[in-house]
Amino acid sequence: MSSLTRMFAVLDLLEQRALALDADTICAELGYSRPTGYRYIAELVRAGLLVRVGGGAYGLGPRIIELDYAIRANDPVLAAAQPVMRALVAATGGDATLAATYGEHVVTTHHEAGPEALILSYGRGRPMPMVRGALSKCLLAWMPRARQQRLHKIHAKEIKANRLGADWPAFRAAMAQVRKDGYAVSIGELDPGLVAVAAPVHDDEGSVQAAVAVVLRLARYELLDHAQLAALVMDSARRIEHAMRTPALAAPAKKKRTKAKP
Amino acid sequence: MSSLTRMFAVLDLLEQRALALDADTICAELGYSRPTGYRYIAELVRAGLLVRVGGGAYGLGPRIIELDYAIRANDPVLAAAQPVMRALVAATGGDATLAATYGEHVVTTHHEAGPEALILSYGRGRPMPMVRGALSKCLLAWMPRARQQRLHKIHAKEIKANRLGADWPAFRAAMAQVRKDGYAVSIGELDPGLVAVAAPVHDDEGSVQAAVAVVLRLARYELLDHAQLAALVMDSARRIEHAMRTPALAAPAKKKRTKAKP
DNA sequence: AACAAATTGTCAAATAATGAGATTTTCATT
DNA sequence: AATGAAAATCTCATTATTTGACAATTTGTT
Repeated sequence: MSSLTRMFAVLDLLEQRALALDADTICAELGYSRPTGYRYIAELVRAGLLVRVGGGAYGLGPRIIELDYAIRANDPVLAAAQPVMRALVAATGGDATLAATYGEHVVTTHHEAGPEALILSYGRGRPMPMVRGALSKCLLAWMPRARQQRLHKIHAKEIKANRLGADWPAFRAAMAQVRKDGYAVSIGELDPGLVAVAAPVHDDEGSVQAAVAVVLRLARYELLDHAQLAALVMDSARRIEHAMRTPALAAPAKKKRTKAKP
Repeated sequence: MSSLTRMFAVLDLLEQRALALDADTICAELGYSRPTGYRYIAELVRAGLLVRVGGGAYGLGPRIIELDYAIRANDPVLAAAQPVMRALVAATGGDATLAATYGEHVVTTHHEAGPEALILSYGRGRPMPMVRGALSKCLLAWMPRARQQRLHKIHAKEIKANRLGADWPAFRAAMAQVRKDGYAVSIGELDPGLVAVAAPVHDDEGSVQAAVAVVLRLARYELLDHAQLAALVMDSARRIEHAMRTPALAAPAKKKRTKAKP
């Protein structure tokens, strides 16, 4: 095991135990000698990933907040989505959320709280299950076949358990249906009593970048015209796409595989 | 230089260039051989601090968002402050911000947007200057003497430039005045045309944990009764303190230096 | 299918990480 | 201010790990 990996174990530990741990606890927990543990801690503190908090305890550091800022500040989808999401909140009285796939995870990247400020289990930063919830379903449905199939292999059981298809052809069919509808709905899948209606956001080359959703209390959802609500969410997604194309900032500059140097 | 340090250089680079860089650029920029660069990248990807984004580029990863969540979810000050800040926004029509010192930095830890959703240069995650702005002034003013003096040594020039005192005694006097007032005001110090009124938040042992502020357009600020606004902010700070003492969650369990093992 | 770029092995030389124990610094308390 | 215990750092010989040139492989595009 590399020292790099060992050092990151400190971060993992701090994330689990969350608040703050003293150096000796960290060393003991991870089985490092005192100097080694202190070296790792010093390194992480120097990087700002850890801070020393009153007395001899260490907690997660400000650099994380700064890096998070860097992500937010440079995410073209987020920039385009925020005003649209505000409008969506205003129009529906629910909350709006935005999620993206990050490698193999689905992560909520923005939560625009509505007047009720619903408590969501999967607010910003909570990794969501890959195969549950309207946002995940959208992200899955519009993924390229190859990735869809890879994920199906990994999550076959969960997919079946969530009635998204007993096998690969059935799953494909379910995804095709979502694509045909243009949106996905989940009722109480992530939080009991809450409904989400989500639609995909594509970039100008047609690949899914994210998904937007409105989240509403079930009672309120039932009072609304479902078709109209879905249309509103899809329209929001389209408006986000449009805002992304309008280069308020520099274009994302997607990298192409280039020819060898001459 | 340790491999740990070198690996973090990758994070630094990604944060600066922000969007995404391909492996070769990273190696070239940092002077690593290709296998070494790839090893570092692989390590960071495994930790989730980096992600592979379409093609051969790497960007900041979802783990950062998750760690940020861990910070937010476990910050007792933030939990106590959020509802109070919402109320402050509702009462004033401005935005509310919360900042804390993290080691040697001052970082905005929460921004509760108001109806105008002001664009602040120092929204969440942007490290703020130590000696400018109402929030920083509060944090400085209520710090223990020792830390105050250390910071004064480091930032003497900036402190002088910002008229917080030409030398240590003058600075101390200025800080004493802020303490006597109970709040700090900054007019256009961080953003031209914006005013911030801030008050300190202490823990039950009396040390400053954070500072809350309302941020308003200058025009609106001038229409308001300044004394009453200051009183409102100070009251908010007190309510946050009170909410922190009310243990909705488990107590923070501050660690004491304990006697040696028997 | 064919190609080029991107990524991952291989392996010996060299460098850097490690831990026991001693030592120094820090800091709450007297 | 002085104290004393805990926290953090230092020293150094031993050992394991990292490193980079080169080759092989995988991946993704035309």
